[in-house]
Amino acid sequence: MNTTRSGRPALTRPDGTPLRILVVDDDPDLAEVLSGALRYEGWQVRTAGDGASAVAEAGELQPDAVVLDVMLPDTDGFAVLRRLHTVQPDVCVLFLTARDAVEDRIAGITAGGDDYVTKPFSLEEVVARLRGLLRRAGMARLLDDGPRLTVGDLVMDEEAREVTRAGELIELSPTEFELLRFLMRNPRRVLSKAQILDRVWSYDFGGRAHVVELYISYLRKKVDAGREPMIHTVRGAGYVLKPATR
Amino acid sequence: MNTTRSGRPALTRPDGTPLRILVVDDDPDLAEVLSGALRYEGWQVRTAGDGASAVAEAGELQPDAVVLDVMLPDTDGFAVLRRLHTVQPDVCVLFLTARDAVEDRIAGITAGGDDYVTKPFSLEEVVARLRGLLRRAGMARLLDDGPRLTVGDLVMDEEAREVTRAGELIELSPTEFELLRFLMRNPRRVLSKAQILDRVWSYDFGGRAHVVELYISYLRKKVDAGREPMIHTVRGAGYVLKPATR
DNA sequence: CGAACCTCTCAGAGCGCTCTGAGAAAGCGG
DNA sequence: CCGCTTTCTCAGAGCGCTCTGAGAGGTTCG
Repeated sequence: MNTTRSGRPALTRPDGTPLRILVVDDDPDLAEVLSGALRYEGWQVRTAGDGASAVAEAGELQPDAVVLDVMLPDTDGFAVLRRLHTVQPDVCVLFLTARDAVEDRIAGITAGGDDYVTKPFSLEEVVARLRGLLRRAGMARLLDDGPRLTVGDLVMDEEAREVTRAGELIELSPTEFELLRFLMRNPRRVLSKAQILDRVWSYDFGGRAHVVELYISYLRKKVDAGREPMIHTVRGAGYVLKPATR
Repeated sequence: MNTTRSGRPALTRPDGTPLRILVVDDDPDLAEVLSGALRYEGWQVRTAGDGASAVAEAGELQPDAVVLDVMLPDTDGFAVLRRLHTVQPDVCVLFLTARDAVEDRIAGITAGGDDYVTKPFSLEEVVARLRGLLRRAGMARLLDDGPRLTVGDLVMDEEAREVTRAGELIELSPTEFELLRFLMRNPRRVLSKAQILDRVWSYDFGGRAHVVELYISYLRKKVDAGREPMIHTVRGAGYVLKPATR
């Protein structure tokens, strides 16, 4: 059985082979970063730079999901979507789109069960959305973990975006939620500020690691408030989330 | 079965052949030191001096991991990364980068599960990171030792950066941790102060062996405190870590 | 026995890491 | 347009880490 970074079994297809994802973006750097993150999940990834090769690749690879930039040099997203569905009818699609384009026409897409993420995005967000899509597409029973993340008495319901500790509801801002999700997906593992920055913040974020420290301190106030601390600083290395050892 | 310095079986590929590593750096001296340290692990190493020959070498060698200086004379890190992935899709990459360049362009690289080390680095750090990468890349079951190092009742969890003796948690500073890791990777073997200095401290460290003595004394206070001593001085030779013989 | 050397400990300076608090900028809704 | 939330910046306090230097004890060897 193949495994992912956390030692968990990877999310696989019915026959045990890894899930296949096609990444379509005309920016090669971005495509590289994306496919790196998806490979890290234990998935098999291929990339394409335009609509035409995307459709060609899809026909060959028969991917379970496609990550698709709507702004492509040759065609627009909808045309590609249509042609993808003729090649692979049950494929899931996660659209990448500029913020201001959202209102336009993407709205009708989620109706089909597909989803979208606005640029600039964070890698954790893309991975989370993709997992959501695949889960809803009927791969649920193959998932190693449910839609719930649990570390000690800390529980996160990703779909409901609800977090509780010892049964008590904790309210989090979007960034706080994303940061905590990353920590909870990597419990007992020291994560460097650079790693956190790369995964939780958007890829074009210019700011420095100081933001991470700040948001860690926010999380502590809400998650650890008055309780046995779960978020620990490892000087010179990063941060780690561990079940409280009482 | 081939073995390493410590008499342990080497970390090998599925077919039993040694792991293959490609070192890419335009400084031949540094590349030599690095490949020496990696060969010492029982791995098969080749070197390249620029991006173009790196890609060529990778295509031929089909390495399991690449140690890659980001500042190369001909191309930038991302481009090499992309081309490496087309030649060898599941290759792990450990980037070498200057400290101030970290924030800039490394962003997104660790996202893929790859990792980086800032110059100047210590050889133990490079080896440790490389082992971490390879382990996470699915070589886990091939590893002779788990992510845990054990000597007597002394246990180190490298990922969580946690050390316990007889179940009791021991808190260590980064340098103390690195030094203890080196000792634990070489139990029952006398290590000279020069060896320790070369491995644990950065290659450009100007200081003298006195620092080693100092840090050994710190370690003793924390690891041996009140217990049967495990860290022993061998006068005129160095230090040795042994399980307590009670 | 005395000198030279090795080893360990202690005290302290410098410095970088970590966190806090205040507040500015941006987005959103009323 | 105003107020609220979210996000980010900035400055600074505190403290732990790292290394240096001095000196004491132990060992070796002449």
